[in-house]
Amino acid sequence: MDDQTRMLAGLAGLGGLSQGDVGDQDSVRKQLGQPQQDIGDILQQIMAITDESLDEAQARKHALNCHRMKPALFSVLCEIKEKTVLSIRGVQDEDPPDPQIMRLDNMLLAEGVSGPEKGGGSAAAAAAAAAAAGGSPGSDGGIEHSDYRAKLAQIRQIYHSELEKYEQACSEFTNHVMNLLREQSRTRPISPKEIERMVAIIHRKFSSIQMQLKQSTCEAVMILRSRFLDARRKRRNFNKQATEVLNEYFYSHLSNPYPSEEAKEELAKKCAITVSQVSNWFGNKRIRYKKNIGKFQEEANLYAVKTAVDAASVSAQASQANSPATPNSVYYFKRLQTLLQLC
DNA sequence: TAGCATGATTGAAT
DNA sequence: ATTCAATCATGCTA
Repeated sequence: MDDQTRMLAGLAGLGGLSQGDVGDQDSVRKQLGQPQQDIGDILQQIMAITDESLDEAQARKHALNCHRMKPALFSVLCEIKEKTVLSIRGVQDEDPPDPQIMRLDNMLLAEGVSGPEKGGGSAAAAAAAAAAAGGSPGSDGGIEHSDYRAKLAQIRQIYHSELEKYEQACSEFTNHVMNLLREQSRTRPISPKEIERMVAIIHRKFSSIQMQLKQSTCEAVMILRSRFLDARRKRRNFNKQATEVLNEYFYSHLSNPYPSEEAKEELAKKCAITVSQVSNWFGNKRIRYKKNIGKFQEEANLYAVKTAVDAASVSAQASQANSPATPNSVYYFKRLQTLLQLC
């Protein structure tokens, strides 16, 4: 202990310590068990260093660096620093992962911007396109879809290159600071723990930059998506056969034109459209029919006749299969067909 | 090109 | 979650 005390006085005089490093005078006093007078002397010597010539200071610094007790002294000083200044600063050492950055990460992952190559993002986009794209699947949506994928890939590329730059800058800066601190640790007490803590602080600062990058990438994806959704508004009329199937169902269930989920699925299959398109169609049809029954009367008659013809056709075929058709049934069937043509 | 037709979207109501 | 009603945006046709 005596050795250390003596060295502290010498060290202070040599300018190897900053006032900050000596820091908490009470702690030092307690640690070293010296009267206040000694501390005063040390501080005076520190203050006096500015009056010394550069050569003198350098010489004394060199002498200090070569002192055999230097490592021991520095370790004591590091301990004091740990117990005082750093323990106050470094309370929130390992903070939990930021929820916002986690949200952004999840979104980027879901959109296929981050994460494994060509992952869920394009698949999700394809699913979205399939769910809401109009008309015949795979025909018109194809161009828009590939366009969307190309744009998403572009965003992905920019994101990754920026992320790489960020990581490079971060590690360069961290290395630089670490080297600096290691360098300084020769002349002032810096513990490895302190360096670690400094690295953590740097990473925290850099992560805010990373968050900005992630945020703007998310925004870009959202804009792209909204444009893509707008593009999907471009509708195509259903083909004639699909409209006929839907109308047939509608007019043959005019008293209750609300197809069940199963019926919707079957209609969707028959018309090669999605179930939600079937729902849309029935929603539109019901409201438009109700608003102007007169206008739809003709159409209603047409489909009523068509349904009758179909039914007659089925029954005629059935009776033909069982027994030879009666002249009457053939006559009515032909008349219905003529009527349908007139409509 | 105007005007109607039609599929999709949106917000409120149930 | 489904439906209604209003509305949008585009397609079709005279």
